[in-house]
Amino acid sequence: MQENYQPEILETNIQKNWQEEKKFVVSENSTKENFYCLSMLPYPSGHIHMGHVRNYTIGDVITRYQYMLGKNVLQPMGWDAFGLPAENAALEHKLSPATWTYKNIAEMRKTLKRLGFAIDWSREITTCKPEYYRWEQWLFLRMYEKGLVYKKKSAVNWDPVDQTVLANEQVINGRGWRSDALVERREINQWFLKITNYADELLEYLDKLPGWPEEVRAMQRNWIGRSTGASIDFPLQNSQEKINIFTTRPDTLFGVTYLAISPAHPLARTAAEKNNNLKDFIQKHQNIKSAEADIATLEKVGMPTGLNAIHPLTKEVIPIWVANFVLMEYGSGAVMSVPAHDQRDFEFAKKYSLPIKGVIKLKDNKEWDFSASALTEYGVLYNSNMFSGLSSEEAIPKIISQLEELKLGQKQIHYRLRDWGVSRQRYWGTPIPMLNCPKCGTVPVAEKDLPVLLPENVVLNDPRSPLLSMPSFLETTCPKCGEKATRETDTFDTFMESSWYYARYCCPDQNSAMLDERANYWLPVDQYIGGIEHAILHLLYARFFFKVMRDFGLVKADEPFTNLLTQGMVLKDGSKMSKSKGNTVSPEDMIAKYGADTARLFIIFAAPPEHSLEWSDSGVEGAHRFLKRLWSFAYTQKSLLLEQNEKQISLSEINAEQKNIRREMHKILKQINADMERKQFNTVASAAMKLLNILQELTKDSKNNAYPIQEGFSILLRILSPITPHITQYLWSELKFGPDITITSWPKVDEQALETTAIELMVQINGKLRGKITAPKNVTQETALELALREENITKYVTKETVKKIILVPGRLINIIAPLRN
RNA sequence: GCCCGGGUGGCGAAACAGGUAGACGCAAGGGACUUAAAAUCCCUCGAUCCGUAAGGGUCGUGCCGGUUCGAUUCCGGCCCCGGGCACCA
Repeated sequence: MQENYQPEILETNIQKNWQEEKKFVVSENSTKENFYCLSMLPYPSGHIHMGHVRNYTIGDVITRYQYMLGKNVLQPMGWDAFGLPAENAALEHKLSPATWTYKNIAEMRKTLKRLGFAIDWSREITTCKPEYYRWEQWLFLRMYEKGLVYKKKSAVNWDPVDQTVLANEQVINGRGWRSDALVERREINQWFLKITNYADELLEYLDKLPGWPEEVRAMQRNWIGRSTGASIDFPLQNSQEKINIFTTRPDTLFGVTYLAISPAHPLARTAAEKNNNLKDFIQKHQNIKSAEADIATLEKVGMPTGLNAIHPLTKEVIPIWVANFVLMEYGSGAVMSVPAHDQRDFEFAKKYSLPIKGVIKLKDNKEWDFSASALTEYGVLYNSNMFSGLSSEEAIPKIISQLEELKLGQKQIHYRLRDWGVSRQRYWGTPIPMLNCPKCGTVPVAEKDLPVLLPENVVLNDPRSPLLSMPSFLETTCPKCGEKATRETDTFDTFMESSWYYARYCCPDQNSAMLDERANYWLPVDQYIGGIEHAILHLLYARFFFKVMRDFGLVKADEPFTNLLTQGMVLKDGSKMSKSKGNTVSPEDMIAKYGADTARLFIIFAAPPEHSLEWSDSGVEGAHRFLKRLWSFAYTQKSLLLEQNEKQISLSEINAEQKNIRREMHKILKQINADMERKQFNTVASAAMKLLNILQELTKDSKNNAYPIQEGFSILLRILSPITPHITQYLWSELKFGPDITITSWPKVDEQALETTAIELMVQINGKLRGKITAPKNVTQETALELALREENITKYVTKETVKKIILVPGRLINIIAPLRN
């Protein structure tokens, strides 16, 4: 053992040993209980960043802890390798997206290995490889067969100069990021997955995921947004046509004073044919970004179409307006407007001097004053024919029944959740296994012809997909009629790959099926770890895919992730570490300077996993200082520890003072166990520091304290092992605690050591802390009061006679309620 | 705009189920060692007031209010910061 801590040599040697002995390669043939610990797979952007280090360190702490609890633990790793940045980099650097991606993966894999994670690298997945994405194409075809796939027109951002579709991210202030051209909205045919078929189950099962953070479940619940209401038809004046709307407030139906339709609504288009003003208006307002945030914050404007509808119950004539805030993608692209009882409609009506007709009174029968705002709560109906006088709750089903009788409406359940559009007009993605036959129309690729290979050796010269001009890819034959056909050139949304990768890790080498029985051995994932930014989209899509795979008989469970930990961001100087802000810290540099254990310890210690983590260079040095102290403790106590490890002194020989020390140490261990279970790892690191402080104190009399020093250090090394596996593994074997700390069992609390006869009680007077007393363990109120009244600082305020009430919280405090003496 | 979080010393944080606010660490100040520096070790460290001191008082967990013997913790209202909003991943 060297006198100085030299992490680089020590860590790389240990990592070499782990690799050679295949220490973390796991199989399904184990008698141990299994545990699947998964961190979200990285996008291979070029370098591992601190967010990755944090994510995988948290995952590794959990993995190694589970190993020490005696389980068969799978921790895999892979690459979410398709995506937009590869195309951008390829354009810039004049190389193929594939070359760029594989180079990045090699670089990043090296860094992850240097961090010493207990990963089973034999199961590595790269999603841009055909052996992976072919099964995604296969699943898509199964979904197509089962009616879960359909095609519909949907809006995209179109760059008229670059002649290409832009991602939302590539639209800056309404202009293309490269061309600076004003972006247009275009409707194109795209593939959709019917996630809404699973809306109810996705919602219902949120209540069956106690291992998920409540905030994530709440976000998903709101995102799915199940609401009960009515679908209502408003017949058009002088026409056989009807406008269909959905409302959650049929009780306000008599207050409708206009209808609002989307600029993309077919009726708006029709009306515009004869109305140039309207045509201009529609033109102007259809080019907005479709992001919900943009729509919600934009100024609400509209224009009358000149068309009218007939109120389904009153037969009143209702004007139809085009409004920029109504989305075609949402429901039917039309809404009924009740300015008196909806705040947005209210503001719109004020702006355009549309009538505001009150139909709901407050529950106490007082009429609302409509001069400033709408009354949006439930109340009592008026101005509503036969329904006047009913409460909103009573009126809703009755109004719906009347609409049903008239065949102009019915009760309806509406979801905010929309079907998942999976087409992307990009090159670097999984080809959609569909083709167009001039005779047969849209035809799925035959299963035997999978995978549809994405040509990799492609240099990008302009932002348009090279697939569009590549006959070798485009030209094929129709599996139905054998005639010439062309391939679909769109690729899948990359969320497709990340929706099932966790299942493929179980059997990555299976080349005749998507999944096999090994999937059911490991799944569901016991612990999933990733950024909170994935709380909705990725996690909802993955849950959807899992349920689809279950319904296809590929997996048995209902949910993919039993426990979820959403880790916070890594910040520096108060904002997210990112290349664009120029505030990144390189993990490679940090490891080179301090070693992987320091990096891991700092990241675990600096904040609880769910919180954002503020970077601090001096904090890193603090973590390193602790490891140096740990090393030098082992170095200076080496002979004592070696001797004691051959069992020189036994527990029965220890004295009262050492018993107190053991009580303190086992109390700390008990807290550590609780913190490990609730995954508050920062306080586990704190506790380790506390333990080392205690041990260092004990060395002042190391001869007599050999027992607690050896026991305490053995506990310390083991509880630190998941966080800093290298230094602890070295010291563990060097000091002859045992051969291999990674599979040593987690330390157990000695309940006997915790026993005590005397406790400390805080003394409060009227809730204010005034002193403390030492009392017997099961002290009564009377005795506690008596003991308290022996304290000068207590008798200063109260006497026995003035005491009105005593509150004793066992083991904590006694609160004496008494009027204060003058 | 909507949905979901968060706000505690100079800083990161802790306080398990409403019961000692600030554990552990960083920074800072003082000291030891050293020719010196680095490293290491020891001490102090929320604000403020009284006291030579020992010690004690008051205030203090974003702001305003409520419940309670007692609130960082529960309830109502507000302010600020962060995440997501369906083509960034």
